[in-house]
Amino acid sequence: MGAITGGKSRYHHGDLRNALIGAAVELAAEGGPERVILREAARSVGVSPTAAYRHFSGQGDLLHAVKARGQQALAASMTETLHARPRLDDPGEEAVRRAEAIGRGYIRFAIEHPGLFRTAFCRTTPEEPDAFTGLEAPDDRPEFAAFVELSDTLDALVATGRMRPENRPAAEVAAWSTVHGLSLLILDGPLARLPADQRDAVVERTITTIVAGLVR
Amino acid sequence: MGAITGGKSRYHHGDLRNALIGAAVELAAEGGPERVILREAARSVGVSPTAAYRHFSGQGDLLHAVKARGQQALAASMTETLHARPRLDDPGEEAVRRAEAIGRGYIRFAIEHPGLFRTAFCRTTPEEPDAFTGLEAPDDRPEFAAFVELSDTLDALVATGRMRPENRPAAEVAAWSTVHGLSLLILDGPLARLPADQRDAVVERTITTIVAGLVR
DNA sequence: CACAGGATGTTAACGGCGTCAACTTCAGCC
DNA sequence: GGCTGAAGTTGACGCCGTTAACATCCTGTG
Repeated sequence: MGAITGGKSRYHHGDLRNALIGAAVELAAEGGPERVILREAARSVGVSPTAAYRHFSGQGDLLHAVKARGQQALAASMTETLHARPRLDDPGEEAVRRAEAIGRGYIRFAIEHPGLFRTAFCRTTPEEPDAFTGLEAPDDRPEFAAFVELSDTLDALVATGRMRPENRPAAEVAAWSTVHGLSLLILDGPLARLPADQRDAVVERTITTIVAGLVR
Repeated sequence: MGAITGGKSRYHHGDLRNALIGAAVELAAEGGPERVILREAARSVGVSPTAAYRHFSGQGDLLHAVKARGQQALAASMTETLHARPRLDDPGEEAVRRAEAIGRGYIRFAIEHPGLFRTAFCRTTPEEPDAFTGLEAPDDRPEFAAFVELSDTLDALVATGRMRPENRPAAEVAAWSTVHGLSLLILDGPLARLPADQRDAVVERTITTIVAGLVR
């Protein structure tokens, strides 16, 4: 097996697993997790439905792969916007602004890629739902690089005296919860029909509020 | 038509709509929105699948009804736990504790009734996803009685000088986002496998944090 | 270099789901 | 007391996920 084998009529696809994931990601992007349909992905790759079973244990497994892609995309988008941000001189101010930027990046991705975002956090049958205790750094999981950056930023808040040490525990959970919940309220929930400008204002106020709860 | 017509072998059910919703609610309670299956609800009521179409436009419509029930159950559970709470003398302290209790009640319901909670906030095809701007009080919607109580509590925070008026706008969104996001991270997300005691500690810290961001 | 065997894809089929069309039963009203 | 329309039934269609049995290719070993 290998990459592409010329333009022959090849019976064997060559890289079917990735092709299927790609097609499924496209489906997820336009319709969320419930749109990642095994037969449709196979069809769009030009292969028979059952061929997928050579590479995935079933639809749930394919969905799981797409979910991982969604998480990676979220992380990539966040780190990208973070790196684009101008760095401030005052380390305390830098940490605060950085925390706000992380939250904004999260919500921005959710709004710009609703299908992928919802897939990244969809329920995925029985296999442990993303294992990782929530309090230890998962360095081997690239999709949570952004999570590590959040942790570091919170540490910086403590180090610069912006955040009291006794507030540090579970601070990432509080921050994450807020932006995650807001994203979902905007995507599926009661904030869905809010016009963009009002929505953005609400996002800003919410980020300000949670950061205010963390610092001091 | 009417309520129950004795114990005869009745061809007509009498109250099929509610019976179907009841069965579907049970399904949702044990498996979330993806478990509310029209045929299964009909089967468990002892009626043919297509009978449901006399009372619902389709599966999505049935799910919509179940969703409303889930929202009502959430609201009822919250107001109940709120009313059970002892009232404090100091109005400022009362408002703060009340806000915390609202958050706790929300998350508690999510943990105790995961299927219903997820159904209450599941995506519901095209019909407007819960319309209500998020900033005006929807008194005619019983499922959001709890939301009104949140609003009132936030007003009380301002009135007692615990919260600065300029922080008031969108405060309910910030509060709601945090508890909503935390609930979902606990149900489906990375916090799912956290042992109950650690989980409760995280919940308390998170509630403390967001309330801290709101007051002062 | 042949060829055996595993990896990869295919066709055929099953059961379950949502949904439509056409038929049947019942309950109430002139 | 028949008629009419609401409420429920049977039957069928298409789509989905999944399994079993078969076909094709690729690769490594003698």
